[in-house]
Amino acid sequence: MLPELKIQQLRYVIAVVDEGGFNAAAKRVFRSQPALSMAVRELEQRLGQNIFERGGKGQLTPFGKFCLPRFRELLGQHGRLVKDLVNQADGKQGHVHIATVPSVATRIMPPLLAEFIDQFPNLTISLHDENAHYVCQMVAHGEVDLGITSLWQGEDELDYTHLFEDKVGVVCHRSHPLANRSSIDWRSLQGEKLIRNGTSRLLMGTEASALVENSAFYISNMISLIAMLEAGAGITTLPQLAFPENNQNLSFIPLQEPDVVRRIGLVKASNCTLSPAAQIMDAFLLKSLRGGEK
Amino acid sequence: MLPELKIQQLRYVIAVVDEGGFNAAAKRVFRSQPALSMAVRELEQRLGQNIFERGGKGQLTPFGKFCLPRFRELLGQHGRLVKDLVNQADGKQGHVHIATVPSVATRIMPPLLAEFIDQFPNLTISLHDENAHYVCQMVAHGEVDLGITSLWQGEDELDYTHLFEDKVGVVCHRSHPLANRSSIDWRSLQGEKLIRNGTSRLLMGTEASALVENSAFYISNMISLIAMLEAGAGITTLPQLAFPENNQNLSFIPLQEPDVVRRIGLVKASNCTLSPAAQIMDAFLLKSLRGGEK
DNA sequence: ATGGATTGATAAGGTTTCCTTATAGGGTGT
DNA sequence: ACACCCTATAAGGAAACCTTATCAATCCAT
Repeated sequence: MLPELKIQQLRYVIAVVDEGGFNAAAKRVFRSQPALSMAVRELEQRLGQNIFERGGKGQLTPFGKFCLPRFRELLGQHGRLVKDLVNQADGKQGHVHIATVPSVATRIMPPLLAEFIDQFPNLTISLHDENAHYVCQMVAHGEVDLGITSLWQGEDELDYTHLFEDKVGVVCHRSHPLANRSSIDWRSLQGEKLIRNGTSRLLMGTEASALVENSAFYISNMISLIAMLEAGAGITTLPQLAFPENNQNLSFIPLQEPDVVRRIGLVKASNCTLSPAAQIMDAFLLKSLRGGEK
Repeated sequence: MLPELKIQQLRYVIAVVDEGGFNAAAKRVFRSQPALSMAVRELEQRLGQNIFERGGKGQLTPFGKFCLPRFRELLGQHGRLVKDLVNQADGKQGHVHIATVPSVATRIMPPLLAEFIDQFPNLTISLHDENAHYVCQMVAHGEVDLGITSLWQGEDELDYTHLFEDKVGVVCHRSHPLANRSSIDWRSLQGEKLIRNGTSRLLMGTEASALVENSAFYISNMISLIAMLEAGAGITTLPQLAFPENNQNLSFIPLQEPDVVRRIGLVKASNCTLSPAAQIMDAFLLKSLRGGEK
């Protein structure tokens, strides 16, 4: 019922006005002159009023004068929109939401993101740190584009790409009898006062699971956990990355038996396309973290 | 180089989102489902990013979510523009500029325009009154759409449609010896003190031209002219329409010999299309004034 | 699980739209 | 009047667009 203005018709009209005639305009838009004549005429018929005076060299009718600024405006809006979309599509602009477990967020991401924003200065980033379970949830629910974490369990709607492994070890006060061992066996820990934390589930299903099951303490907050250890109130297990490497009072001793690792990978929602900016981040993270088992 | 968003493609995308799938959307836009699939795919290829998840029922990708509100916005702007243009083209909205000589402006236009704005309440009007020469100029220069006036001279770029004739007569004080005559001959005026005015040129080229040529006074302002006549300072000639009909002190006596008339007509710029609103006014004025020799 | 129904993708063919070349018509200026 | 420049028109062809028919995947219910 209502006519449709085609972008190209508007462009033709503008060209005729700007160039002062159909012939000149035709050259500018790389079309033949009759193409413009017919396109414009078709537009005029649709609107029910002539835009150009018949026989004049691109002279506008009053109605044409009314139309022109509005055509220009719509063309401008169209052009800006196209530019925006293309920028977004090409990853020249955009925003990436990332979620990681805290250890990755503090130990791995800072230099990496610094390099990223250097390479892609027009992309902006949000970094959330949450525990592994919640990171997976955020990815699954679309709250973030990418997660770097270990899998919570075989989450079906997630797409996991392995990046590196993070060896689990025992953390204790440097004055603890075990502190100077270069490696350790789970059996040596029997009788120790083990404080569980969010990563303790990694030991479940291994020979050492009994240790965890018999532990009475659970502390989720890393700061509190460190404080407890520094106070000599017990020992815990942590992936190496989660161990605060500059801490003077605590020691990290790799677990030899069982050899437990936390598998850290890049997680995306499966069956779900990443935003263009996230695609770029995805590629960047894979390139940066795949080989370099930091 | 830059892709072009076609209005229809955007409509398809919106329909798919709103209806939650390609099939339902196809029904809504009265197209086959493959038509939408292909159109959307073509748009996606142009932008270089998918808008819909492959295999999902109209699920948007992150990029699609970015696009959607912008598509809606452009579509809205397009729709509003079309509505505006069509309203303007159909004369459902618009503005008409009219110029007339003062006599027409005061005696003819008021009831006419009242009727017009009653019939076309969404059209607005500007009414200028100027002397016949300037009215013609304004029309010729496009400052107004229509003029109602006598022609100044055979103006070439003007298109004249005759409306009615306005008989010229002598105006004098009611106490003047000529005042009670029912008609008058130019010879009776010899020796009278004739005050010329803007309309006196109508007598040029007639037998009475000598009268005008020998007149020493010229007053352009109608109010001043009337005051002079009321003071009995002389007589003048005026078209009947310019004679203030309710004036108690002055008399109007038609000139019999020569029988001079002022031809009043509707004037437009030739080779120039009227604005839609002006076209309506044009038709209205012709219908109202053509037969009725008011 | 298996069969039917539904949804989107793909292929082939037809229609419409759009564009091009060639040509006619209408002004303008010499 | 003639040449020139501009736009309008006509006819044929290319491209875009849409349709029907069919296929692959998914979902639902039995």
